[in-house]
Amino acid sequence: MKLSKKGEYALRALIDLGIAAEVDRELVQVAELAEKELIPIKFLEQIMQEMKAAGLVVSQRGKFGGYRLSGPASEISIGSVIRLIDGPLAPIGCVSHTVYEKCSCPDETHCGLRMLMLDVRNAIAGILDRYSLADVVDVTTRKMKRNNIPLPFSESRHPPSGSARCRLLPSRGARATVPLEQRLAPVEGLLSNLLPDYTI
Amino acid sequence: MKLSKKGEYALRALIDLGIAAEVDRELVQVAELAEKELIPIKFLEQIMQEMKAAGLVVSQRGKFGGYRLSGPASEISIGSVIRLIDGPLAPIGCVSHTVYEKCSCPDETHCGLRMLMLDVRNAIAGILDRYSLADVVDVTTRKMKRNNIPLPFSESRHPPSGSARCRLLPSRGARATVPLEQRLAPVEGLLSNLLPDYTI
DNA sequence: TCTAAACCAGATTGATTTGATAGGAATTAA
DNA sequence: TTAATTCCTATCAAATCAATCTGGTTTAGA
Repeated sequence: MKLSKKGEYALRALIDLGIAAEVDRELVQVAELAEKELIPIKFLEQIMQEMKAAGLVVSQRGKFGGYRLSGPASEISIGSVIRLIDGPLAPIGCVSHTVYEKCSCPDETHCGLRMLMLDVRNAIAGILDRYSLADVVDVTTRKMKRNNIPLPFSESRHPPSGSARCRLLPSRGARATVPLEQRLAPVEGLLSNLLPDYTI
Repeated sequence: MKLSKKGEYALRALIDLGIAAEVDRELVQVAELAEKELIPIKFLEQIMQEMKAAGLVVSQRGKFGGYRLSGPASEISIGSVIRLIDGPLAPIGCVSHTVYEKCSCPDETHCGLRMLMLDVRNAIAGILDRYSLADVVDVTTRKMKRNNIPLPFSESRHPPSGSARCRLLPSRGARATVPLEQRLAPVEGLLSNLLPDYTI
């Protein structure tokens, strides 16, 4: 039931880009992401390109280039990222909604294992498809603020001259995400449990 | 988030042994299990030995030997089987309860991904540790009965002479498992949903 | 125009895991 | 004694994973 390193790296990088967007940092270079997250730079480069091809991020080439999210973090579900990098969420192919695959068992309709794994799949997807990148970013930045840890990416790394620069991203103003409080109340051990802010 | 073939085979074999116990079949040979479940026999042999070493099943060597569950199916949790064969249930090491492993991220306490994955781990473990082999066997046999499908393993494959044979297993009489109805009510897509028997 | 910084692209590699096979040794019922 | 079965160990091929290497192309700015 593992998430691959690649998937982990992809998500960590996306979360960073989400934080960067939050603090109006328009571009982040692969090198900076890799350094902060302790990810092999060339490997991350590969991953970023995969995500670019999928439309999750956009890039600016050339000197002082970098990556940013292609749109609001609230519209990227965690599940979709994992599906992109690691494939279906389902533990076995015969319960996958996105990439169903017939299994070798003689009678699928009377397979108790399948029934159980369907529940597991639904539990996983129920979490990973419900929460967006914005939610994870939100939770992360809140916790950092609460603990007086400065948010990363506040300073552009290479602003060669001094001060005001044109923004690549239109200001999104207030976050567009539906606040967590208004969502389906979690049952057990959800993000909320980790954050006294959210009382359910 | 995959369950390995090995894990799948292990569970399918255990479910079969559970059904076998239910119909008072005392021993099942690897060959029979493999044939029924379309599992490569030599591979299953290996798996059975691993499970034997872990104490999940016991074997009878020699002619007309075979395997059976070492105890009541109600005392084998699905989670423990998967942990044995595939390792921890957690998607990443830093949220594993059984085999914690420090992850490479710079600040574990402010890692949003980790918080999320902890929830995923809890969701998975919440299912797989809650349900026992007996539950899965139960659900399977009920469905088969409802659809008038004869339970497998009703006939011992090699009863060379005719009729009554001494039982290796003491009759367990009524099942010792706590019925599903009395358990924690599931929220979404649990086994119950697949079985109109259980109305929640 | 030149150059350094950055992304882009594809091939390659090495380690590990997965899924399986092979061949026989030990055990046991008949 | 024989046949059927588990037990044991070794080996293997393919896939996947995680990463690296090499060399491009694009771009901002001096």
